[in-house]
Amino acid sequence: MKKSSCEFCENSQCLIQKYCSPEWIQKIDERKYQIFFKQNKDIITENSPILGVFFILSGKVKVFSTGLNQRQQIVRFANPGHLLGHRGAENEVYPIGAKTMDDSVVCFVENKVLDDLFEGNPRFVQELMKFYSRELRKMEIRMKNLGQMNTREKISEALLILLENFGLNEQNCLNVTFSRQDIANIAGSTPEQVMTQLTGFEQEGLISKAGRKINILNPEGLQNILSKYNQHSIFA
Amino acid sequence: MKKSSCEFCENSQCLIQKYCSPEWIQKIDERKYQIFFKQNKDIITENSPILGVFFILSGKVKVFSTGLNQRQQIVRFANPGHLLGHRGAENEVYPIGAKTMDDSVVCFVENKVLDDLFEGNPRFVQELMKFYSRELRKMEIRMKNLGQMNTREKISEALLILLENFGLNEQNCLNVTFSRQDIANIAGSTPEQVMTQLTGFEQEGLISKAGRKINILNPEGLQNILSKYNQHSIFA
DNA sequence: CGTGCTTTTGAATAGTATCAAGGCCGGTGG
DNA sequence: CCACCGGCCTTGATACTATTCAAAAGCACG
Repeated sequence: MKKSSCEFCENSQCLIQKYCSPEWIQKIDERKYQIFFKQNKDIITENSPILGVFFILSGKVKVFSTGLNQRQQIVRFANPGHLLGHRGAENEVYPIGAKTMDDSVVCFVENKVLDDLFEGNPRFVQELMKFYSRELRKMEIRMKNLGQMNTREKISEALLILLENFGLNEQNCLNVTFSRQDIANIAGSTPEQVMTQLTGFEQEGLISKAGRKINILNPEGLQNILSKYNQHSIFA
Repeated sequence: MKKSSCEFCENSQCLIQKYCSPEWIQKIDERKYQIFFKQNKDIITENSPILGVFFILSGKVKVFSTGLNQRQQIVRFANPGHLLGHRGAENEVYPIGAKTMDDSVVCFVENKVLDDLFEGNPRFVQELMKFYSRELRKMEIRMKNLGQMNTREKISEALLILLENFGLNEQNCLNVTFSRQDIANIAGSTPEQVMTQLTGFEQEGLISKAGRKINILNPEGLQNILSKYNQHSIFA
């Protein structure tokens, strides 16, 4: 695939395009790697050395951390305009893994290029800082939720996260098919519990399901399950 | 209390002192607020409007998020050199609360001063970005742990977090006295469970306790409890 | 030397994970 | 096109873990 220029990038949310000066965009064009990943491919492998940062041009990516018995905790989703990894020190490794959930295009910028970028584009650094700071706040809230919520609440939240990140099609069906295991990996629970809770939600008329497809009929109802908590938004 | 200059600040870890130019340090001196908080006072109240960022000069601060039934989740500790809050947009509120655990001195910098700082000190912004990005990684790992660990493991981790943040005195006793409730608030559990697990650890010779005082006898033993997990460090 | 808080312990209860088995579906190869 | 196979979904039974509730004991403070 031919490498496209950041200048004419289809993704108007990319921090490079938005906050780097024209002369720098050209330099990045020369030095970036643009990589195409098919669905379900690893962009970042846990514990591999940090060489730079990945900017997501298109597609959908899940970011996870592997724990006991290879069980994965999905910590967040990264969409176009978001980024993966960070400027790492020597010999540092990625503490998380990242896998595409759709065919995706990702731009990779090496550490040393990043350093130059930082020097020349203060506005870009500011926005990068805000990105991390926003994500940090979301993580802090998610952390409280995982620590305090019961399974029903955590799984309701997982559905809302999917809803927020992937949206619904015309039939109110989630624009993504996740296995029960995946949903459990968001909520911090088990596939069986996901099943039990989904069945419960269905009986309450909050959702309906057909195989793996899940229709969200009443998002407010799901939100109400969480309303006891002092909720701050975990969304963008 | 007389406001001290950043130039001669006793805290050599402060990002302002380390990464702002001399002329800017003077400007900050004029425009910052230096506030003394006694132990157990609120620096940030949850849901109050974001007016700026707090830089911790000295003391110890816990950062928490309040959930169901006023139950608190301690999401992290902030020590000298760390910062609280972030550059917020209009009408944004703090999603977390922060409370001193010791007598503490904190420097407050308003949003509009921060903006000027950002413009004039690219290196400062870079370091701020790295701070948030480091904290984000720690939160992602903590999140997995809270989602996957059982109570025994979570409470062992809580002790290690206290150990890392506050250290031991000569008698191997934690340099901080936390109530069972507080420990439960770190681990995402209940005071009763904390009790049960602490008693267990004591019988295994990992710790000993005298009232609220906890002696860590075998940190490696506590670490071993967590070793089944692909552990990345949640510490600095 | 009370008073009120936290700690400590145990018992009862509820919640959750684990295990096992059958059914459904999609894909593959005959 | 059909039969087979493997994986995931689904459900229920079981065992375990954790929370809740209650009550006594210890401690700090006035």
